[in-house]
Amino acid sequence: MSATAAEKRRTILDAAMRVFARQGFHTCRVSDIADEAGVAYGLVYHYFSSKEQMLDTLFLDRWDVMLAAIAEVDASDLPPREKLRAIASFIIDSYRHDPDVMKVIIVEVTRAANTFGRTHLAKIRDAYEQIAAIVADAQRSGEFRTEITPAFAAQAFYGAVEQVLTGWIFDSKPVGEPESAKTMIVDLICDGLTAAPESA
Amino acid sequence: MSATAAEKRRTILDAAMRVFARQGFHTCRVSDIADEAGVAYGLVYHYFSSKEQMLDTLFLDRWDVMLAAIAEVDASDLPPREKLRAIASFIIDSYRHDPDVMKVIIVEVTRAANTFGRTHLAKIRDAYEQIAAIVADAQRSGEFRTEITPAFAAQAFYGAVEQVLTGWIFDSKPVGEPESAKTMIVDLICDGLTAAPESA
Amino acid sequence: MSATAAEKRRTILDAAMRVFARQGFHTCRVSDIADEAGVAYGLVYHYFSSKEQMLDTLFLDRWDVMLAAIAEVDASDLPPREKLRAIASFIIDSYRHDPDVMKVIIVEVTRAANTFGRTHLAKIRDAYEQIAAIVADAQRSGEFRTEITPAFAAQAFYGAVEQVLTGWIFDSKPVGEPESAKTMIVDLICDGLTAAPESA
Amino acid sequence: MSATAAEKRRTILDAAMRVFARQGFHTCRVSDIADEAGVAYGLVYHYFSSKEQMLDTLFLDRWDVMLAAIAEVDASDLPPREKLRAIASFIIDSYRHDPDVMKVIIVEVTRAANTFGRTHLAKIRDAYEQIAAIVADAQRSGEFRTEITPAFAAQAFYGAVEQVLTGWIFDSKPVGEPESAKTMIVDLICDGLTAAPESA
DNA sequence: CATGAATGAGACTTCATTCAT
DNA sequence: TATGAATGAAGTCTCATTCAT
Repeated sequence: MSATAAEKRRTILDAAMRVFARQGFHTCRVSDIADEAGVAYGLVYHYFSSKEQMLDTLFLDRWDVMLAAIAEVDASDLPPREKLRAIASFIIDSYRHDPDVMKVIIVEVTRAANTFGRTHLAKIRDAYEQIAAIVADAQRSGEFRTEITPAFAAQAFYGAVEQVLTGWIFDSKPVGEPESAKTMIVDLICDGLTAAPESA
Repeated sequence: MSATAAEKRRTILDAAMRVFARQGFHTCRVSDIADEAGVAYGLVYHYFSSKEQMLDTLFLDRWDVMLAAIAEVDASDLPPREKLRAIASFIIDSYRHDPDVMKVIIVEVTRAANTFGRTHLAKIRDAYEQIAAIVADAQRSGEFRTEITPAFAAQAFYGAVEQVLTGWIFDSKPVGEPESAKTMIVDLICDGLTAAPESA
Repeated sequence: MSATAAEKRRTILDAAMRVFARQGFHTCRVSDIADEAGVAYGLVYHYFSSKEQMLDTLFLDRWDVMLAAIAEVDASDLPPREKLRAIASFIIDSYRHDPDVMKVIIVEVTRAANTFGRTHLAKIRDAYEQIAAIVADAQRSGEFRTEITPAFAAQAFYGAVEQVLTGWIFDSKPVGEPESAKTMIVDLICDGLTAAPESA
Repeated sequence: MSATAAEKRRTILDAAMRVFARQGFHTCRVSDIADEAGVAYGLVYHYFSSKEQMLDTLFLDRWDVMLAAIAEVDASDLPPREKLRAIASFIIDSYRHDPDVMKVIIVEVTRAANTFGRTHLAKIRDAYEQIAAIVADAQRSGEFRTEITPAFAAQAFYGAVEQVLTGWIFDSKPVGEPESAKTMIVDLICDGLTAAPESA
């Protein structure tokens, strides 16, 4: 009972993910992917038109899931702080559940904006904009202050989350305390570092 | 009166910087650099042992300047908020003054930690640690609260700054409001997004 | 019905042999080999990991055949003089049958011990030692005298044979009298140049 | 008090000799020679027109000395066996006195007949022919037997001597017993390996 | 679907030689 | 004489992609 076409394609894509994560997109060879997948060299090209297309697929599939998750959060009636927390949670949990895809997405696409990031800039911005929308809503309702523009806040928020993941990815330390990371991100972004003045 | 050796080296390094910024490290050829510098192919290898060494040099030269600047800020007796502002200012002004180097450093080294960043991870961490030290000091003095660890705060702060630069780099929009960006970063990191509760 | 992989590999190796023989290892380019074989450049690297590996293969394949032949002679119960003759015959006949390989082996490996010979020194010494063993046996049986050490005799014998081949290789004269060469080598090594004293 | 031009030239040539001996002609760079000589890169080209010319000079200077020595031996009225011994002595002593030149000559010229040997083939043959002349004389006088042609005898004799040096050069063993090597060569070539039949 | 041999355009790097000073 | 920067032609090896079976 052999695998279906869709399964074979998936096998190859998963192999590509692991190889990209391990060796990096530029440094790996298509043959590494074929070897990892346990298929013949040429079969990779039966399912994908190029090495690049595999990366694109990996990115788009996952990013769309994330955009959907953010959209759902956005549409909910949680308070804005909880919305931000939900988004941070989703991203961090994605990494915990499947570190290789997230590593590839962040290292090879999101943070490599000179090459593939260029192609996917619009998609990447979609995420920022959805986050910015949350901030803008909160500003309108008076829950967030207006000195910081929504776009800026979104960038900083996403930047902080990505930086945390990047630390996990490159420090080769075990993921420390994902739950406390979520809390700290939201605390920091919402309340800042400054100690509350002592109330009388 | 022709250029001295040091000047020629500088010419080539500057050309490399422009080419890396324009085409990306992986995508450019050494001959592009030679052409940009207006020198013969081989001369590049007279001054640098490899394409990679040029990137390393570019990164290290500038990063060391930045580390020194942060150290100086650190040693000053500014209040912590002003220290963070000074650091953000330094980085943002570096970009305004010399966008190409910063672009190269961020895109090809700092954000590409899978390849070159690996080599320079220690240097990159130096910066985080110095920033973390500022936060730790402020926590000891009671000016910053202790719920957020210094390391985390440093990551988030640096991540936010880098994200802002990244936005400028890739949106190909003219740098909007650098001064307001500085203010927003510090405001956000220090005070958070949440509106101050109405005082009675 | 196209060639099998093994045949293609052989085609390339044979082409390398001819090119090395004609142009010399250092002087030829890999593209010369590809052209000679009538294959695309890259295919050479599909079958061999480097230009050097082709030379190694050429040498080892043939040298092992020679070592086996010497071992067989060694194990036979021919008188020592006939053993030396058999070895000289084998080498000389190898050259007659396939001058290009022998040329390559002698010129590029055996006599070029500063570069590739270094790698193959042990293999080359194996041959000397097997020949020395023949001499040592003959000394033990009293057929050869003991004033000349076996190692020295082996070197001189092999040196003489190689010198003869070298003469053929470089004088670009047709191989004169292979049979008489065999006889002269053995005569010289066994009986020397000196005229027999007139018997009374 | 600076060196004369001739001395500078000599300095460079000696450096070339050491570098060729150590690294091999193909593997060394002209800059290695300049470094070894302690002179500027360009100065090498002031005294020599090419890297190859240095090797040629090294070879020709020494080879001419050797040809002269052989000629002198040839012209003497020593018995033929002593003439051969004198030649072997001269070559072996040359190596003892100055192993680097001999190493270069043998490894890079004499035994590398596909490249430089080609150029110097005539010079190299001169030596063979002078040795052959000795043999021919001895045959005419009845001291050597005529079954082995002079040319062949010369080749074998020179081949044996060179092989001995080659052993010293590549085995990186200390030169064992030069005097006994001389004796063994002459013994072998003149009397052969075969034990004398027991005289009654 | 599957295989893996075949293709060939590049890219980096080396280094002998030249030349301006 | 002396210096060492400058030149640029090669050459090796890589690898994404194609294609015949």
